[in-house]
Amino acid sequence: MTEKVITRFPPSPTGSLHIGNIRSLLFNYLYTRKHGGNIVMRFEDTDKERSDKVHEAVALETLEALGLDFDRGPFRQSERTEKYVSALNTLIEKDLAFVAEESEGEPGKHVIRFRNPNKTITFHDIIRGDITIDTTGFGDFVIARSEDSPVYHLSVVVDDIEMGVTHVIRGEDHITSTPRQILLIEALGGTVPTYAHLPLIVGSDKKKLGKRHGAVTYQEFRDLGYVPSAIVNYLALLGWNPGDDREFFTKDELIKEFSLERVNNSPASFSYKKLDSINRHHILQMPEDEYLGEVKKFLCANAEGEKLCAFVNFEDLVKLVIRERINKFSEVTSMFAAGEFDWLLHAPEPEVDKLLWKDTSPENTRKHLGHVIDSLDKVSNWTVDDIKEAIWPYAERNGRGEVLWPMRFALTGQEKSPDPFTVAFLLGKEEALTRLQKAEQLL
RNA sequence: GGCCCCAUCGUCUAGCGGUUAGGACAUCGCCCUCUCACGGCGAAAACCGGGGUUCAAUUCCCCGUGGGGUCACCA
Repeated sequence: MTEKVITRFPPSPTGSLHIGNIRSLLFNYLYTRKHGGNIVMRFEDTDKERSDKVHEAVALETLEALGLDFDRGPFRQSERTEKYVSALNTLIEKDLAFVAEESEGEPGKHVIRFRNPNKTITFHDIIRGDITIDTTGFGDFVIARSEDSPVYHLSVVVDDIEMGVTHVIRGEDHITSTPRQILLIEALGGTVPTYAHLPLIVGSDKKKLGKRHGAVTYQEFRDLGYVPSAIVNYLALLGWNPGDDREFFTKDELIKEFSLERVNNSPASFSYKKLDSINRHHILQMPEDEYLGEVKKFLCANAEGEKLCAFVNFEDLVKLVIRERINKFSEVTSMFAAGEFDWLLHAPEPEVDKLLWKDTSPENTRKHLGHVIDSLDKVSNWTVDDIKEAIWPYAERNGRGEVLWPMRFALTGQEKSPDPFTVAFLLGKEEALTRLQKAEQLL
């Protein structure tokens, strides 16, 4: 009960840290922080061929960005070989392992095999209860490619024992290999940790989440405009829930609420739609300047975008027309590409018949536009509120659609846009009046 | 195929013997509204099948079916 919780972050730098790994790390993190324990960061790079330092850097960047800090490490298994060798020698001395003559491919090479006692192992899993597996089928499995090249199962076990790991929280794809590791722990005289095997995250096709399903690494999600807090929030909900209807959590709230007992045990499929909705919530919570900075990053990326960003009322544009409309920041790029901001940069060439609201006559429309022009001309304080105040009573009297539609269409030339008051405000008084007069003359 | 894990709306899930089976995302409808978006309201939508146990099963047990995982000198 008073035992200090020690867990680990054990990515293998043989590929990108993907969302499934990140979720496992997150659950380790939440559990450990909740119980005031320590997290050991450890790169499992015993496969020299496939390990790459690039992946280590990406993994560290991901943890940093998501705020998943650890307490010890990062260690590298490739730098701890002597510990595994010593364990290996101990096992061989005790005749719990042996040098086997055969080795695939190269004749004359040896491998080290574990002398499997061929017994049935039962271990308790916090999430699934007792799991019993007969290890006979594993045979005398290989624990080292050679005297100085241990294989995953050995190095993990040696490290977990030495680092005092108390809780192993990982994906359920490791269930089957758990008995193998327990066998080794017993042979080495270590204490078997507590296990918790998390349900896998699958794609919409129920298969293990991978590239073909879309974004899978933190960096990909970041580039799409998802924020770290939303990713953490959403990932926590994949397999865990607080037991009530709450869905929005900060990292600290998650630490407070989290428990492995409430992790469910069936695979969860990743929903980009749901992530969008969570992300929307989180970006709405962002401080304004931070929000502006993010939009700028996405919107001002190219020459045309830069022009828009140089627009006098950039901040107002974001606050008034963008903030409520996006789920993720990359959407401002698509909005821009779809021409939704064209009216800001280019005066429209409005088609006459589209200026008319329903069956309103050109004469009446011209009259309304004339009135709008006169009213706006008198507005001295050019704010959305004052503009609306100048137009609204007249629109109410004469039919909102008959007045507002031609006004908005004259200003934007688009059937869909923000409301005419906001549009007029963003264009500035002079430009707005110019466009309205131009439309009036068309009628 | 052997072994292991899993099974509630399309999706994420609540439920831990007795509920009108609840919420969220998505979908659809209505309202708001000059359009779009936002917002509000509402609708449709699920217990894989068969046996037990029980006064009573979505819930407990067994079998089947389905899905997934794992069977490396990868982790």
